[in-house]
Amino acid sequence: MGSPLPRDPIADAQRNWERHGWGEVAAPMAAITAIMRTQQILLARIEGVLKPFGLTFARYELLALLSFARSGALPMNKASALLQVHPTSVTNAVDRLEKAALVVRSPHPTDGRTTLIELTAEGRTLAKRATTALNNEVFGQSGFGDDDVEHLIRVLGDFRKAAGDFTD
Amino acid sequence: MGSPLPRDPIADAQRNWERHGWGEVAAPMAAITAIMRTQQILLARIEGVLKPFGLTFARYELLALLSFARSGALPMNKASALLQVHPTSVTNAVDRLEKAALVVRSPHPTDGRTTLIELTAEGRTLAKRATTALNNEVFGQSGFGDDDVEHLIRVLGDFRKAAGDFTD
DNA sequence: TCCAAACCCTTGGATGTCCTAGTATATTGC
DNA sequence: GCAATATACTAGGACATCCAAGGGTTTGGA
Repeated sequence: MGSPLPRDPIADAQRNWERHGWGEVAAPMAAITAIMRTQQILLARIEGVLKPFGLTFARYELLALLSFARSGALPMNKASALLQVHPTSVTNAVDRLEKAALVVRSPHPTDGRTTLIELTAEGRTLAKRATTALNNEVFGQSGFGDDDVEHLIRVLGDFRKAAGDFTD
Repeated sequence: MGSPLPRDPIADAQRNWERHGWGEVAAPMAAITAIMRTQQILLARIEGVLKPFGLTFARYELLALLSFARSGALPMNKASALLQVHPTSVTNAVDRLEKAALVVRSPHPTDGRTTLIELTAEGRTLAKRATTALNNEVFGQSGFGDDDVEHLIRVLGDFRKAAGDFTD
C-alpha cells in the first residue's frame, strides 16, 4: 500500500498521548493500536494466500470449522457461535460457499428452525489444500518467536476470557 | 452477540491442528487467530464508545491524527500513509467527516494534485471529547497488565517493522 | 390446549477495506 | 519545450461485519 514510513506511527502516537497529559493510558493505547494494525497485516497475508483458492478468510474459517466437525456438518447458529461472528455473517459466507458448491444447506432433522451446513467433497478437498497453504506460507512463517507465540496465546487468551468469549 | 462458550474455540482449533499432524504450526496459528479475535473485541468496544459521538474508529483515527498535526491539516496521501490504509479509505472517511462538518477539504497551496484535510473547530472539539471517552472507557481499562502491555508493544512492534511498516 | 415468548435464519441497509480504473497535475528526461 | 512517467484523488465494485426487522418454528406457562 505504501513504502515503509521513516518512523513508527504508533510510537509517535504514544508520544503524542504522553505529551498531552494522557501518559497513564498511552501504553495501552499503543498496544491496542498495534493489535489492530497487526491484525490488518496478518489478514492481508492470509487473504493473499487464499485468493488462488477462490476463498476469503471468512469462508475459509467456516470451511475449516466444518472439516473438523465429526459429521462434516454444523447448524448455522453453532457455526456463528464458534466463529464468534454475527449470524448474518454466516448467512453471507454460506451463500457464497454454496454457490461455489463447497457446502450445502440441509434442513435439521428434528428442529424446523435450524439449517445445517454440510461440507461437500470438493469443499473438504479445498479446505485441506487451503490449510496446507496457510500452514506453509503464513502460520509456519509468522515471524513470531516461540516464546512470543506462547506469551501471545496466554495474554490474549486471558483477555478473550475476561471479555466473555468463553468460560472454560 | 452470544453467551460465552463452554470452551475456548481457539484452543480447540489448536488441538485440532495438532491432532492432524500440523503440530509444528499449531501454536502460531492459535496466536494469529487470537490476534484476529482480540482485534474484533477491541474494535467493538471502541465503536461502542464512539457511537454517541457519531464517530466510527476509522473517522476517529483521522480526526485524532489531524488534531496532532501542527497546523491541524494534512494532505490526504500523508494521512493514508500514517494511518496505513488505502487512499480510497481516506476518501471515504473524509467524505463523511466533511458531511458532518468536522473537517474541510482545501486545495494544496503549491501542488494541484494534493488535497488538504483540515480540522474545523467542531472537529477539534469532538476529537478531544472522543479521546477522553476512549481513554477512560477503553485504554484505561484494557484489561492487560502493565508487563503484558510492554510485551505486546515490543513483540508487535518488531512484527510490524519486519512486515515493512516502518524503517526507524 | 393454546398463545406468547424465545429462537433461527434471511433480507435490507450502513460502514469500512481493498482493488481497478480514470482524470488531473507534476516531474523527468530527451 | 514536450512527451513519457509518476503521483494524487475519486468513482465503482466486491466482500465482510454489524444492526434492525420480518417470517417461520418451538417451547413453555396459564
